[in-house]
Amino acid sequence: MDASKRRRLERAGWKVGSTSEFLGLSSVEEELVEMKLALSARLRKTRESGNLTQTDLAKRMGSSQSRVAKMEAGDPTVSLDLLIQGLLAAGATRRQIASALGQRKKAVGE
Amino acid sequence: MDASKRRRLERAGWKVGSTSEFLGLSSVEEELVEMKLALSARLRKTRESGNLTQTDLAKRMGSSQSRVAKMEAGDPTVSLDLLIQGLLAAGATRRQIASALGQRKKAVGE
DNA sequence: TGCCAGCATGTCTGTTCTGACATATAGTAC
DNA sequence: GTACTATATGTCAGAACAGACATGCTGGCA
Repeated sequence: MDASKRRRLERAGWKVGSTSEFLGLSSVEEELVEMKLALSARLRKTRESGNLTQTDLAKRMGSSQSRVAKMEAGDPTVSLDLLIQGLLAAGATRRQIASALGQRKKAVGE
Repeated sequence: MDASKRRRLERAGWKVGSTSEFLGLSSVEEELVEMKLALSARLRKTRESGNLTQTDLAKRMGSSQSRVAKMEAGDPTVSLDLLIQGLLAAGATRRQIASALGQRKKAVGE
């Protein structure tokens, strides 16, 4: 019950770490956050391997440097939509995106 | 240039068919729309194979029947975020979602 | 040292998305 | 026919998100 109310509350401020359990996130929320983090990481990689600055990428996608920074930082105000747009604009293929999305989180070193 | 302005204009009303070219969508937009449609289709499948009604699924995810209908209809007012939430709530795994996302569109029969 | 490029963070304002509700349409059962 | 179930479509108020801007923090280099 009140899945939506809980969602509202929790959206306010994640907690990048192990993300869940102690926050009582539902498994759906948990997966969602992990997906976003996975895509964030992938975005930075893709951008850097394309030798783009955050500003370059921002220009390409009609956005701003600060938003790109937030995307890569895993900021909760960034949506999956925007992350995927960013990835596409950075040159990632649909397959690569799908692959990153399916990947479970790796150890800290990654 | 003015990627964002164009985006604004075009978001108004896709056109489910072949989606692009004649509308002048950028390839990013195009991919994005295709992804959404792929996930829409997958959502219906997943829901039905779990013997859930739209209402059931809506309740599960703290949403409403009408929004679930729109999700499955590929309505442009539905975000990727919501589609993925829906899929997770319907019982799809992260891998399955990734797989659907990576899949290029199939022929009409699908 | 100052200057600049690249990235991070906070906040504002306008746009978009969401859930809810009303309502409509099809199908089934009585 | 009515009644009920499942799905579709339109609208709206409020929540979430977007881009923009200011500002801060690095590290490099003249």
